Amino acid sequence: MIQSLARGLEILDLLEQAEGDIGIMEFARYLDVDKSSASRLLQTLASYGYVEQNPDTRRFRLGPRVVVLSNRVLNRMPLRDHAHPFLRQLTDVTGECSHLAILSQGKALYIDQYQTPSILRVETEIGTLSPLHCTALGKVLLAFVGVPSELTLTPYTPRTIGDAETLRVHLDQVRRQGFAIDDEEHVAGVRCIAAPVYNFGKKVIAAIGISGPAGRVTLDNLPLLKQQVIATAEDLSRRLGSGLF
Amino acid sequence: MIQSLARGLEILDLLEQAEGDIGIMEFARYLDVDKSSASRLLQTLASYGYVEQNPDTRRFRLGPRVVVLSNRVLNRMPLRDHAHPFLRQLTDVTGECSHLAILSQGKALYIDQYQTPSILRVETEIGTLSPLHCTALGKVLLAFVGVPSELTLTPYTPRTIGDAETLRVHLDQVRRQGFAIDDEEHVAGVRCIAAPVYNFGKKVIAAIGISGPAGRVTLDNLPLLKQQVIATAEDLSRRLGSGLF
DNA sequence: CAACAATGTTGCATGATACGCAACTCGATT
DNA sequence: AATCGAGTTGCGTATCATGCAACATTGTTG
Repeated sequence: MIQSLARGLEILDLLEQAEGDIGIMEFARYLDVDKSSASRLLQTLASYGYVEQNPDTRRFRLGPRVVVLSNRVLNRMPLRDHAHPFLRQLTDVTGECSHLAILSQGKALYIDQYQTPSILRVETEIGTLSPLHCTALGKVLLAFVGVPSELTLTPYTPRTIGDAETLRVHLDQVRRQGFAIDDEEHVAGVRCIAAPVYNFGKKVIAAIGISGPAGRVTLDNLPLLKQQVIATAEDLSRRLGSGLF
Repeated sequence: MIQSLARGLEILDLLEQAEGDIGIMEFARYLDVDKSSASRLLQTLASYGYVEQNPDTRRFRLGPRVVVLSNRVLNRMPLRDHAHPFLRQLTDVTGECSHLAILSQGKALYIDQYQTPSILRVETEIGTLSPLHCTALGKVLLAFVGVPSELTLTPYTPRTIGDAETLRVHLDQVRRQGFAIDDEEHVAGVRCIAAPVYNFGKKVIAAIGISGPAGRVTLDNLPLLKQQVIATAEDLSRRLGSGLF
């Protein structure tokens, strides 16, 4: 492990977590190094465009360079190419925003989406990391890909599953029924449905699903919406060479 | 400048430029270091999620962490929030995809877009870096923000401006008329129109424009489309507090 | 307005770490 | 089975990252 490089990356991680711009002294405290060391690390990151210094406040924020790298990452995901028409189709038939996520960094990383034309919509942007235990996409990834070693059951709404045993039983059910639901467990007023996406090796590599306001994604029309999500997930899995369906 | 950190960032830059995955030996040659040094740098980047190693081929690619950072950068751009409704409006009235770009890394960095429902469309993804001398957005940024110290006039089509003096005269005209056109200068069959976006300090901070197939964005309907782009740019500038319009 | 405090930058000596070398592992090739 | 190339690991050493001090800049206080 190269300590100086690790410190630079920790700076980027801190900036990703931060609410606003950060000054040298705060970086020095966070990294437990002298302020002169922190200053040199930030200068290096800035010269490559990974951070920017506000000339007025002298504080730092993430730089635009990562936007370019991210575009490259997303453009090199064959799964995204294959999945995009299925996301559009899923949004067309359900009228809700659809999303595609993979397990990454201990969370559900949204890598694509398709927006509904509806004015009232539930949309999660590409690049978002969502918790696994209380989102539909997340629970699918937990059930079918595996549970990361550290899983914190942070409560988000009164409906969030809060203990490990209840979650375990619930994930058994998700595996049996082949889909997951987020019934206002992550965000009040929002309900989601998701199903697993298999690759040619019959392994689950992603989850696909829809999100909508609870007033539209009601418990009454859930069976129909569920069927549409599962059908799309199976179609996409077939497209990826999975012989399971 | 911290050498180890700089090397790590150069690795990320190399991976951004690369066509495919890269092995340790190639990194070592590129950085002019021993293969064991390259290996340790890559291990550090991998442990923070900035690169991934393919377990089968042992070669590396950019990791998903940058997707999260990028999302954060884009979400913290007030300009994007303000501009999005204007992009939608511009697409609605013109029927073409609209884009928003800023000057970054010596190029035009696309930070937002709005897609036309048309099946035939010209769309540039967020995170794309486009050349300045032969795109409409790029020429607006050159004319109104400034010319970077190094500007390479790479030819892309027979219509690309190839010498500095012709470009200089052309940019004078762009400044006078208040908009720029890409008349199949970057991609054959594609025509674009862009105009500058001013902030409250009366400085140009971005360019906004539309792109379409040359068969639809014809020289005949250019005057109307041009007016719609300029009007939207002025509306957005006014929204950002510019007193110029 | 002067004094003070906090933040940030730069020069420099020093020792901790990054580096290169050698040895090893592993998979592909002959 | 032997060889080769790529990648990893152990280790000694030299280079560079680090902290300290001094300085510069900006904001705050009396």
